[in-house]
Amino acid sequence: MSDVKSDAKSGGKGDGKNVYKDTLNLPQTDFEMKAGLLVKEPAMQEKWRKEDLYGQIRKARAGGPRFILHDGPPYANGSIHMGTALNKVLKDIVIRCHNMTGYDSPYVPGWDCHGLPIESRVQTEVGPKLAQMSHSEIRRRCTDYAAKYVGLQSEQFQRLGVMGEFGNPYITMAPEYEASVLEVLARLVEQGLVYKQLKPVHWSIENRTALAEAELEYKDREDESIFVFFEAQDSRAVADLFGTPGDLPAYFMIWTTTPWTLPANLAVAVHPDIEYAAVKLQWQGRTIIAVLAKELTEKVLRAGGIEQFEIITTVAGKKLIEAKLSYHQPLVRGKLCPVVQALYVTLEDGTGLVHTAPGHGLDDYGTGLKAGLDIYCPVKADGTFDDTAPAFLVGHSVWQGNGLVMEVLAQAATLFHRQKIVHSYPHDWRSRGPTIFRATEQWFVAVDKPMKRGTTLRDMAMNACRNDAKNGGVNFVPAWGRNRLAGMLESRPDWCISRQRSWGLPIPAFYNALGQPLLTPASVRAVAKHFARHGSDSWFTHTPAQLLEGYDPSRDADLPKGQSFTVDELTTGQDIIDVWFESGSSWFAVATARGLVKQPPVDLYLEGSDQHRGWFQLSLLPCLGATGEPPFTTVLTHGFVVTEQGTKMSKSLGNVIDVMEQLKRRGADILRLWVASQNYQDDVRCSEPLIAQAEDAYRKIRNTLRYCMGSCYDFNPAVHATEPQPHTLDRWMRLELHRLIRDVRAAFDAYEFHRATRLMYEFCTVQASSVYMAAVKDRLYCDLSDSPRRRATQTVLYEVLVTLTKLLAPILPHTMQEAWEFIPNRDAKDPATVHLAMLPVFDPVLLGVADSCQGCDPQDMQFKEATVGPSLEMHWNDIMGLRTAALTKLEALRNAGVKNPLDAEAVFIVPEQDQAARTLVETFLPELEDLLGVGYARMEVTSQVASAGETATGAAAIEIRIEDAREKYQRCARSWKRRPDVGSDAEYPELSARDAAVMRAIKSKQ
RNA sequence: GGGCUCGUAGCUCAGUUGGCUAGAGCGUGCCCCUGAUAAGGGCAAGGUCGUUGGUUCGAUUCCAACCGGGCCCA
Repeated sequence: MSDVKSDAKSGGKGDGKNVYKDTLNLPQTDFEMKAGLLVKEPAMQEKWRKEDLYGQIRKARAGGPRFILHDGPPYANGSIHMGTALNKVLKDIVIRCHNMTGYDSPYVPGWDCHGLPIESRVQTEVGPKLAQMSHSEIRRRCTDYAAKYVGLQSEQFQRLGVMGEFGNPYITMAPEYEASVLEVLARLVEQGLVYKQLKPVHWSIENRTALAEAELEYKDREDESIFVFFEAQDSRAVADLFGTPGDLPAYFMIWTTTPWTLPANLAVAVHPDIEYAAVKLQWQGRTIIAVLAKELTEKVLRAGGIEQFEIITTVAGKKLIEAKLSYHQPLVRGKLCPVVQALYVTLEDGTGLVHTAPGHGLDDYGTGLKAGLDIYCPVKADGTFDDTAPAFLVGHSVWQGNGLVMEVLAQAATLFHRQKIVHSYPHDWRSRGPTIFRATEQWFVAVDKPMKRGTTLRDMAMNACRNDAKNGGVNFVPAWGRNRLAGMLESRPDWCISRQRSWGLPIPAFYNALGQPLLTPASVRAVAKHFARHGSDSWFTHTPAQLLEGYDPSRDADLPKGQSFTVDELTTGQDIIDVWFESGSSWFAVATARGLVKQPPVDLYLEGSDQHRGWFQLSLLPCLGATGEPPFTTVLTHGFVVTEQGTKMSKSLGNVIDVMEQLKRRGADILRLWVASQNYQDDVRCSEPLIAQAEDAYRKIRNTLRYCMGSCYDFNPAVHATEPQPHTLDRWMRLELHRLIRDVRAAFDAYEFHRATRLMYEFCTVQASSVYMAAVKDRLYCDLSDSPRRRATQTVLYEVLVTLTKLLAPILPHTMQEAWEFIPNRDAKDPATVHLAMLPVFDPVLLGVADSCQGCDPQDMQFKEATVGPSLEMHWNDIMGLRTAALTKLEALRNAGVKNPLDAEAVFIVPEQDQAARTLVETFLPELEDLLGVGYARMEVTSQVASAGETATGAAAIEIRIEDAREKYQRCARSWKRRPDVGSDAEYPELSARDAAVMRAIKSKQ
């Protein structure tokens, strides 16, 4: 038995050399399996740059319908990370898909250059010398820093294969960009949306500056916390509400850890749902009524040493608010303050009644705005009280103020209790000293103020979120983005657009000697004009007269009445604008200014889900304010890159996958395939093994293309294209290919790249590799090279090759370019690069026939001549079913000792009366033989009724037997198939009839 | 703590308007081929569909709560 095998290998010649091998048409191609991406990709990218491939595409698509994906600018700081890579690759795929669909779809990448992170890094680099440096000097260093990282990231993006106008990106620190931002600001000013008001900010006393959240360090600090009685203005009103004795004095009890803020107290806030108690107790020899949260009563009073007390009644905070109670400001004689509502009040600490100083806290500020309170702050920049503070505090620092305030309260017998507490408190990261909350003048964009065009910004934004693009609103992918953005817009306060830093675009406000601001559409535009020429650094080096060149306040009708401004007497403001306002103006500064669109909206914004709070929202607001239109038609979001376990990636945990390292190790196309295979609507898991999985998939795809090329080495579609016979595997393959085109195109259109990628990958794995290529090997290798059967298969393989190369080009631009160049005998009319080609289009007739035949009744199967055409396609489900069933039996035979399927014979047994089944097998028998990879397949007709008495017909009635053919037939020395016709040809007794005929034909040609 | 969101085999994903033993590919294991060979093929094992309740004749699919992850806030 063992010599059967060696016999086969030697082709029956016994000399160990197969003489027939040279007569086969084995695959030939120079498209190597070893991808060599690390070398090829950079070279290809360099070539694309030199040839200006991007420019070529622009030219080729000029005049086509526009599709504008407007790039959200990453921050020009540090190296890119996986999240950035994900974002940029997705954008690149979108752009490439559109360009390959006939759209004129340019891509202008951008960078956010201003802002605190860069300024802070520069400050750290400069060190103590900072104090001696001018604004201009600091800004110059920031410019250099930003430029450096723009350059670095630009290289990194291009290394990823991202294609776009990298030679002319948008940079938010560029003069013309800055001028555009001011133009947007001018339009908002024009709409009456920009105003100046006090707002509390984190303030460093040591450095006399406002601090951003990023500049704070939270450290434990010991403070004195105090419980204070605020005397009700009208104890009778309190009595009426609670049903307490009206002759007792009533007090609201509050708690604070910052006694120094009490001079600025303007309200007490309560929660509408918390129960408040009126408690009768003895205090310093008097009987009083204290009001505080019921749940905290015992704890608080015990802490203050009160054991005897009586809760008389309780009422909900809502009633307290409705009663419109007020109290005597404890430190300001004669001042009355209200009890107001706040939803942030909790029962965790304190008394349930919250001391509210709108000038000294953000929550308080919000409450103050709602309740119409002053934003009062009696503390100066140096941390001392100003003249508006109570006399005993004026000139003292806030830290001294703590003690002084407690002293005065104690004297007034309203200090119920004091105790030291340790709490987390913000400190200046530089001076390390504790910070305070201090109200300062800030610029705002109003969201609830009616504009000149009628509505408020909030209403417009809500409308944009509520409607889809057809109705003047915005589309969201995925759909929940709509809710998320709407939710944020619904509750957002006015937009504070000013910052007290150096590195940014100055807010072009001037002040007269009285400190009144000058900021009108015309003045802003004058400065914009100046910035466009000189850049915003000129704000610090030029005079107001120069900055405002061409502007005359006396002719500016927008200036407030009764205020006077003379250019020569103006001073410049020191605030810069929130960087979000800059990037939020890019729809104008880039999309409109560069002529990508005539006016907003652009087609697509595509960013991470964090940008609902950021760029999406802060582009929507200025654009609506300035133009009345949303900036985008569609907002598409992706999730975040997380670890394999689904948790956050962070440097400190050391679980970060480094983009550049992956690029250096595997190449861009691998990383791109990984990106494309992810369902980015959720968080995206990333790890070494997961990228390795993408690499495996890449190899499968590459090998599939390689086999197509190798098999078509002697094929020229212009000369050899041959229509496959109706019953052939080639027809099935073409059907599958067109299904693929249809589904992949649909997935591309829906931005579902992971679906497209999986479809193509599974197509390579299953339909192409496992089924088709394995089956057609015999005819490709052994048929006469010019036989119609072989040419038909090549025709389809070629179609597969070209189609896959195009469909994959947006995802694997480097590899598909390489593949494109290796496609044999490509049409001379084809573009030189796949990236100028159009995506393939499916044949609806082909698919229509296939689909309409799905699930049809086997009884209806017709094989009359008239229908031997498209209708044959409907039987492929049956044939593939037979294949699966047969393969299982083949496996059983293998386990029984017949290792090589070519040594097996497949027998399809059909009932005599079942014409449909008979015809099916007869028609497809040659294809079944190759589908199973067996040496020989035949049909047997049986008169026996189906075994279990079932009435199965058609394919269901077919029984399959797989048999050992080793004793039965000889093996063909050329095709290695065991079949009955081996030896039928006298000239070639060791060959099958087909192979003998082929050999004769080859010989006759020689 | 709040808003939004996700949770189906080790991994990536399918699962149509709730309905027959929940699918595919990869990976894994076993096997085959050596004329796709830094390739190719076959078979098999793997899931209490996050948990717990509820609605229903019936739920992975609808509802609620909870658990876990993520983004944004506080």
